[in-house]
Amino acid sequence: MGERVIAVVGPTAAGKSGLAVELALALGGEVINADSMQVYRGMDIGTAKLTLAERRGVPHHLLDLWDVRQPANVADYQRLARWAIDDITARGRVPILAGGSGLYVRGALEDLAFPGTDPAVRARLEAELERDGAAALHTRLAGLDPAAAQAVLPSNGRRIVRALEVIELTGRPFTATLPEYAASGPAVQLWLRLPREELDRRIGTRVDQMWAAGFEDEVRRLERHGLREGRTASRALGYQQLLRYLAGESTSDQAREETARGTRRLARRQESWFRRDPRITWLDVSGEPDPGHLLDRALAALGPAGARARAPQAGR
RNA sequence: GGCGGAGUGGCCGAGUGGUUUAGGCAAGGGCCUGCAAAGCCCUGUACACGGGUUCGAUUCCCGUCUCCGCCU
Repeated sequence: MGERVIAVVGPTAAGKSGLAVELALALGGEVINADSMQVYRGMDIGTAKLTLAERRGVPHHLLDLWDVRQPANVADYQRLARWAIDDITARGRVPILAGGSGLYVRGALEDLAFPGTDPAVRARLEAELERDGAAALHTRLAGLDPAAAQAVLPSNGRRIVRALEVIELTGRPFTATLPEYAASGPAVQLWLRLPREELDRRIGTRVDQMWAAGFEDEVRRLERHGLREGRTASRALGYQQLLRYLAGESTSDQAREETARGTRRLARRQESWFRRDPRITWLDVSGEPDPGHLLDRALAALGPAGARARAPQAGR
């Protein structure tokens, strides 16, 4: 796996994609998406996907991989992300991972091995969950694997199902838990930090812009392509809310407000996920009007690799 | 001015004469190995003000203030 990966992480609307492009241009890099929803074709406005023009000639990987009907999952993403990292590295370029999906980032950067899955087993367990409730399945889990039952709350049906699935498939306890953070990771992770009020303001603006840019039409179009049946894609922020609106269950304004609210909550969850990682390098982006200056500070934060690019002759 | 109704935690909104004072939303905190923009958990003693009745009042009574209707 790549030894010199740069990861640009942070809450939604903090400016990760833009900085990733700047870094790529400065360092001779290519961007790898680490956003769980930008992997879908046609989900552009609502995921704030960079346009071709905005990518400024920098190759982007792992965007537009899948049809909206296809479910996504970390294991597939991990495989693809590692290929991309290795490939970019092999060509002597710098892989720059950019995105805010915490588990995807860890999957790409660390040696997490995900036990397999089986659609039939999964479907059966989910039916049981529906019928008997999470508590009943949790009781069963406690019998099979007390440690796992302890780690998963009785109300968290989703994780209980996964634990039971893994046990059934492997015949062994579901011991999989996220590893401790290694002292230093295989990557430099830059966390784009800004104050809550500013972040919330940006989120509000961004959501308004999405609506103005024709987000509704995008969702209408995707609905015709089966978005509603897409297990993963139909749950994406904004899409989920607009599907409800299109079904006549809310107004467009309500959908917009709920999207903004949901996005703010997402940002909090992203913070609480990444905040725990002691290896992260913080980069304050609050009130930074000058992208060039931000890039400079980002390069400085990267240490030696960044310093080379900052030398005048490296140019940008 | 008269009559009627209402004043509950940031907002909405139930409710009760007395162990635990609903619920929803927002907010804050946290968890996380195959849907992760998902899923899940934790956190809020508020009853407009002043009197009175009562062993005890957010709940009953009186007054004050404010708001909303209708009337003049």
